[in-house]
Amino acid sequence: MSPRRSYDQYCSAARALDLVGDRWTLLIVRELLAGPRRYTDLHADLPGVSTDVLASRLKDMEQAGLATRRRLSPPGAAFVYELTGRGRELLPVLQALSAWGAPELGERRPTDAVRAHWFALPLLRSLREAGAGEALVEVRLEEGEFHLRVGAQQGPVHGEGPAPGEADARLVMDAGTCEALARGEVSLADAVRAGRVTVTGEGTLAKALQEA
Amino acid sequence: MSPRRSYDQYCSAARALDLVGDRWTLLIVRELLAGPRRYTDLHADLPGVSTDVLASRLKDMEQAGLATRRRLSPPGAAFVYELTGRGRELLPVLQALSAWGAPELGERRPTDAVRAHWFALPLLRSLREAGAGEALVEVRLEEGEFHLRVGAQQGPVHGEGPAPGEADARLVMDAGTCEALARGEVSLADAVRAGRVTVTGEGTLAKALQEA
DNA sequence: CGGCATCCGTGACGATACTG
DNA sequence: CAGTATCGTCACGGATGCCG
Repeated sequence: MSPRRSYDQYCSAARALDLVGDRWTLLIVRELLAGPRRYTDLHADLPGVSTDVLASRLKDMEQAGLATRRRLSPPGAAFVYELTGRGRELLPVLQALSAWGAPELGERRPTDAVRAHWFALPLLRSLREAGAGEALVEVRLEEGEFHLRVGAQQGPVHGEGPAPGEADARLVMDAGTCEALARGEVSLADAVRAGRVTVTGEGTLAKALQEA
Repeated sequence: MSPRRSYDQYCSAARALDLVGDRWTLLIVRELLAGPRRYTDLHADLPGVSTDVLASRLKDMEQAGLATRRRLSPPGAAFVYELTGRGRELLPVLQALSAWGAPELGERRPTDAVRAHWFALPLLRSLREAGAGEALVEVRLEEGEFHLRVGAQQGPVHGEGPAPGEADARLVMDAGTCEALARGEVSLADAVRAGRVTVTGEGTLAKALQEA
């Protein structure tokens, strides 16, 4: 438990970086945007992080009030880590980073790891630009299925598997299309028009996307 | 020249952090938002950074296309570092970090360094929330004077000294008021109403702020 | 004097092994 | 499963030196 290193600058950006500027911290937040996660799952979806660094960051984030550690009720009484409200407020930071980093994605490198839910932030942006307000959207990729809560003010931003309940829209696309959306090369409307994204559902969002 | 360490994840946020996630990098960007700066000036306004790390980061940023190194025309033919367009696009990232970090500011700690222009990002936010569109604003603090280009699409976001040309508004306030604005405790409109900020100028922005 | 490069001590990081 | 322990390596911060 080191006396955490600080920039010691009376500047709000520097203060933010004091808390989330360490290596891996913002990527752990990215993972926790999917809701409560176990240590092992975090470790699996953060390839490259060492076990001690992950444990250390989680403790730091707990102390900083960004995350909490909670024991699930039995059976399966494992510990899960969950974002606090303050932690969830980092969503705009991750959105800004994700938007800025989109042009850097390029082609997938052989050394790159991929997870389906890493496309959640880019797709949130695509959906927002397509005019989606508050909506529950189901996404089906080859790598897996997940759902997005566009415009949700609290709770998980996305989650694994199909939507819990009636989705406002359901998107099916191939890997290349999803990557092109993530890189910002095409808009969601364009991809739908080109038949690269299949939209189903009865909600207003689904209708709007289909008629784009 | 190390083969820069990467997260090796096909995720736009991770790619962004590959480029700007290293210690000091985003604070260097914050400094360069003030326009071209010399190495020595950067070093003076980034207390705590070691000389080799600053030089190394500047090289990395040059290689990444975030900044350029340019020789000023004589006399005073020094080198200056300047953000590229791509580098300036990091403004939303810094704005998001600054907004998130505002509640963490608290009271000034004895170990905290301060520079007048570190209040530029918080004040930009205050001005945006007060309804300012594109405007040139002059700010006078006890620690120094600087000017802001609210809503500017290119060029420096702020600069030292009085505004070059006719300012749309001029704000004078004391240190405590500026810090309260930065912490997000009060809105600019409230501060003006309370007489803690003096607004002068003839432009529509000045009128709007005075009548708030 | 501005603009770094070099050296050095300390701490953070990454990989692996191990434990309750 | 959920971490802790150990260890080699590298990055960081501070000081100093060099060179135009």
